[in-house]
Amino acid sequence: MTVTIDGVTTVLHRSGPDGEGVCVPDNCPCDDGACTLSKYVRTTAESRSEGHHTLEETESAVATMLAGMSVDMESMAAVQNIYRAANAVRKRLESSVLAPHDLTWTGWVVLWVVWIWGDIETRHVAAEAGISKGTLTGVIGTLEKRGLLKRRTHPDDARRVLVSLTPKGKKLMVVLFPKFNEEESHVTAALTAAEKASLAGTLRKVALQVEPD
Amino acid sequence: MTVTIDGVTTVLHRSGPDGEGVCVPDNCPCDDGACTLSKYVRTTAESRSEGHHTLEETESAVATMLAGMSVDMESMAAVQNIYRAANAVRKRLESSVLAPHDLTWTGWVVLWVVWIWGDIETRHVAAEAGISKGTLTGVIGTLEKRGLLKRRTHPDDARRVLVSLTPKGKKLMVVLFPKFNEEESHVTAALTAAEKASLAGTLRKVALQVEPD
DNA sequence: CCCGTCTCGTTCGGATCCGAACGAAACTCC
DNA sequence: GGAGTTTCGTTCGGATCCGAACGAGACGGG
Repeated sequence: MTVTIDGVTTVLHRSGPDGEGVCVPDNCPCDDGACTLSKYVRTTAESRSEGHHTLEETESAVATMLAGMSVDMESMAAVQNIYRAANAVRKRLESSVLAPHDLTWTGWVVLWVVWIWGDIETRHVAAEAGISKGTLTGVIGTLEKRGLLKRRTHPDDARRVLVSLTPKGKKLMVVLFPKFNEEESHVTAALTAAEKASLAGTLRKVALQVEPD
Repeated sequence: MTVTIDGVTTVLHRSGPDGEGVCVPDNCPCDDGACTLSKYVRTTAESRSEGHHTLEETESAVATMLAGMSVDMESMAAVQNIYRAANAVRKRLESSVLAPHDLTWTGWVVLWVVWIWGDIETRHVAAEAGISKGTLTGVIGTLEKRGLLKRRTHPDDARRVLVSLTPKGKKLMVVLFPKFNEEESHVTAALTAAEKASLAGTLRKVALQVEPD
């Protein structure tokens, strides 16, 4: 059975051990005992409604139930935790270190990249910061308006723009970096040095898998 | 020496082994051989301008140089890699799985939360998805307009709003979840099963440190 | 020298993201 | 029953985020 939604066609199949039978989307989660996807969805809802630790119990229960099946629980747990930790860390660093200086996360990242590189082309800043060129134009506009950095046309190529920190911007970075780094220590305080190193190495593997240097 | 920027005051100090002397923000990076912050900034710029692996060399060089000093390189590496990996993974999953269905990352997260919980209050969706109530109002508006979920006033408390998936929304989730999960496998393909488990566990520690359940 | 192609940054429209403020609803106390 | 307080979701203004399209600039070939 195939299903087409928004012009995209997908072949559906019951994610049971024998692979037979057909999932009926409108019935998910359904009462078919052999349908492991429905089992998974139902178990997740049950563990959540009890207000327990969200991801830990969900992952454990579903991992046992779907072992060997088509749902890759280990990868799912890894990805969900990457996203969850990144979200939590960003919010903490934003609220405790950046917001008092009226800075956003991306504003900080852009300032950091420009601080490190000095006179740098905007296309490189966008690539380093991981944002689009269009977004960078807006962020640079905001930081420029704040008097933290300045832009100038490339002497050899009028299409290109170079940015650098103003004296005010440099001063701000010297003040903020130690504070930012101190909060980085706080958010990872629960980890041993070995865990931090292992974490960084493993995440580097993931990042390089997705976007090779 | 203290410096005040935007109403926030910070005490500056040279991050050298003896802790003496004063950093002059406008001169950073400066020529003072004992100033390790300037060393760090300069080394980072140098390694980058050569187009080598960005974070690996930077971290190694600076970790050696600043060992025992005030800059916490291990925590910094951990946090930067969390953010970088999360960014890369999100972009990949968005472009390869979600965009063909005209979904954003947060739209997906909200659909996922509502799919798992069934009839759920919007304040809980916002908390689960890690976004503000104001943002959720907009995202729900978009998904409602797409015909993927519907809202109704809480029968017992007119202040509250409940959301659930429409049949079209449920069908979409059944199609998308396997694809999303398959791509989760792809983005973590470079890791062993043990690394994935260790990664998830370590990140869970970080997330719980920042936002206890 | 001119034309075609490619690159760069900006603009555009739409989506997300936030905190603060607001109106409506619920609750508690007198 | 009314007043005061708290909670909920929405609205607001500003910032970010994207891909696509555009104008300007650079380059190569004829």
